[in-house]
Amino acid sequence: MATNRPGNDRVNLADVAKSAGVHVSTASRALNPATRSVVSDATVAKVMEAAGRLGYRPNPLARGLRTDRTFTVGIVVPDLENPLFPPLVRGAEGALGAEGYSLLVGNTDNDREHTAAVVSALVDQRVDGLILATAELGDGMLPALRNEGVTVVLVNREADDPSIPAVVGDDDAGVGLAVDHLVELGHRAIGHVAGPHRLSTGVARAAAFRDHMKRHGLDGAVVEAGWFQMEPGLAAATELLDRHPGLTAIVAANDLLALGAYRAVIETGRKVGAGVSVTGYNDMPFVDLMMPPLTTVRVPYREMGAQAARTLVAILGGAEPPDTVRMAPELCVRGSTAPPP
Amino acid sequence: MATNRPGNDRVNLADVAKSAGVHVSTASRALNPATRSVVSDATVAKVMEAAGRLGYRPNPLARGLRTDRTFTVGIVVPDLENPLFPPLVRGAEGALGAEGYSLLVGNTDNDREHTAAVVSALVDQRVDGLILATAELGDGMLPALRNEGVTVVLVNREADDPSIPAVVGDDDAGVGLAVDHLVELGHRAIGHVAGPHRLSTGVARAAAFRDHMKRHGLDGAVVEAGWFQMEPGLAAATELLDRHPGLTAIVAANDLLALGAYRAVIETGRKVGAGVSVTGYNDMPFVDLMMPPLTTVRVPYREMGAQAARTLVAILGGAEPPDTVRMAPELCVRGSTAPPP
DNA sequence: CACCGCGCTGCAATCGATTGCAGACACGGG
DNA sequence: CCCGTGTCTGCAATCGATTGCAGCGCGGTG
Repeated sequence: MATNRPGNDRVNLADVAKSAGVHVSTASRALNPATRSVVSDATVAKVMEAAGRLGYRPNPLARGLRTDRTFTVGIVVPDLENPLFPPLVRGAEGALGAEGYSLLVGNTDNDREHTAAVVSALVDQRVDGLILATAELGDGMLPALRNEGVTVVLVNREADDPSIPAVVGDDDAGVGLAVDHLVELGHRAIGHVAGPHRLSTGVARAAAFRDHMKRHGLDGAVVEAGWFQMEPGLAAATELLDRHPGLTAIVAANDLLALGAYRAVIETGRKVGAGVSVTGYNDMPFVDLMMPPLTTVRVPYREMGAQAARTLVAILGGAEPPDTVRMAPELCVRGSTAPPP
Repeated sequence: MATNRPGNDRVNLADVAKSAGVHVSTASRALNPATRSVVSDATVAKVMEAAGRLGYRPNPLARGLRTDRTFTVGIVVPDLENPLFPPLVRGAEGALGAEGYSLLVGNTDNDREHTAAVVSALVDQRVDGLILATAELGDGMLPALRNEGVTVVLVNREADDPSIPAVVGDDDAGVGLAVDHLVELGHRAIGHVAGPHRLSTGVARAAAFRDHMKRHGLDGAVVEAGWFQMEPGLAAATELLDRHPGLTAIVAANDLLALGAYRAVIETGRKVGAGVSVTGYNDMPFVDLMMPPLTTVRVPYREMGAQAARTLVAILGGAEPPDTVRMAPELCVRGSTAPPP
């Protein structure tokens, strides 16, 4: 009645070696592409055949113990339920899987203490590297990680220390796309519902808005929303429309703010699109199902995740850490923008 | 110019033992709660002090190599970008972290071959267990996993083999909540936009709809949508309203189908809520921002993920696999339902 | 013919923690 | 005074793969 452990019958390198009639070290070298060249072709063939026949799978624990590599990387996100992050994780998972790596995920709930706990759990698991998408990492966690010899790549965020590689969306270009689109449609009186100045994206997009308006010789009004949510967006857009009744278009720093702007426009008795044009940012799921469907800037989050993963793997492979990579966004033109009335 | 490896200075058990003046085996026993009792209190104190002082973190690779446990579990989902799954993953991650486990994620793109590859990558990584949320696992993958000695828990899905534990939402109860709510509001002519009969949720919710209608002594019309998307929902709801012009309410098998029903209702010149009531299923993000906000059944995906994780850990700890766990859904009443005109 | 070199394979140490077994020591009873 | 018993600690094997080093045999060269 002893518990049966089917796992015991796993074949190990010794089984393969015995079956091929060689020593385990020879088998190891034959199976490892990097050392294969020192083994004779005939022996390689024998070993490969035996490995295939027995269904040999190397034990990553034993390998890792010896080589100090786990072929595992961790990704840390603030909140998986925020639709921003799943594409990031998915992109990273896909790219890593293709390189033979597995992905551990950690969710921090935007809590500093929790973040530290999650990161150290990952480090304790001996991940080869870390992809960090958390907005704030207090207490110089980055230098500490560097001291521990952990390779880090940031995504959707940059560090004060520019030597840490990062993959981010190009906010300046994205806002430029929105502004250009509106100007092309004939809009001149354009306002901006900005994100909170506490967050770097809030600041960056507001600055980009002013710059691009100036480039067109225009002057744009800006009102800051307290948070990247619909209600603050409604409030900010209402204020914007109160102060500048002649506005014909609103560039929102975020899709949720744009939906807030929808409400504000409707409450002033005008229509979104035909009356006041509105653009968002991020192309969240379902914004194409709104009425009208939202014109917005799509940030290639999935590609950013994949790019961050590839960068990390390259560095682990000995490549030089690259500078910050800025991924080009794309404008999704839908029903919420139209020529001014 | 040799590369500096700060990782080399990691303290290991030998360092702790030396610093505490005991043998490594004694240190090991002192640090392991399960074996601690065989070591004298004084020695335990010495070892713990040394471990704390040196910042000792056990090497999970060495431990795992010896004990054949990695304290790692894998979760396999079809598509992380489907808003259903992030809460599942997040719930699992949270519950596992609390138990000292880490979570590896795999994304299958609903592709059978890819699924097999992802699962075997996870098994090769020697995960202690697997949480599977993939709808279809062809080719008796489940029995194969069992043979390999991998512990599996299903989530959001049941197996033909009832001995495999599963955590699912209670579709029957959920549809019951929607029907009861509508009947209570005074509706009698209620139709159902069903999901595809290929998928178990499609079948289950349609059956539940008929049962609950019958319980109220009513007879409900059902039209099947070809896929859980908005367009098929629009088509099915249009057909439903054509065939039964007297309908005052629609129960959709899914939020996207409900949004399709919105369009169908509007196209017949009526209003959602005041004219025809509509309910959804899942409470996806942003359906509360629709116009009108969607009344829908919330499935506790996060709790389901957490429950699956806890179940898995319990089984790994030697507990008996439980029967299928059905989690109770909850009705979110919003603007899309109202008394019939 | 002897020696050298080279290509290939085997030996054994190693990574770091766990654990069965046995030794050391103290204490109490016969 | 000796021995049994029980408590604690140390020894060494072990998990499975990697890798520096040594050895073997063969062929070529002086």
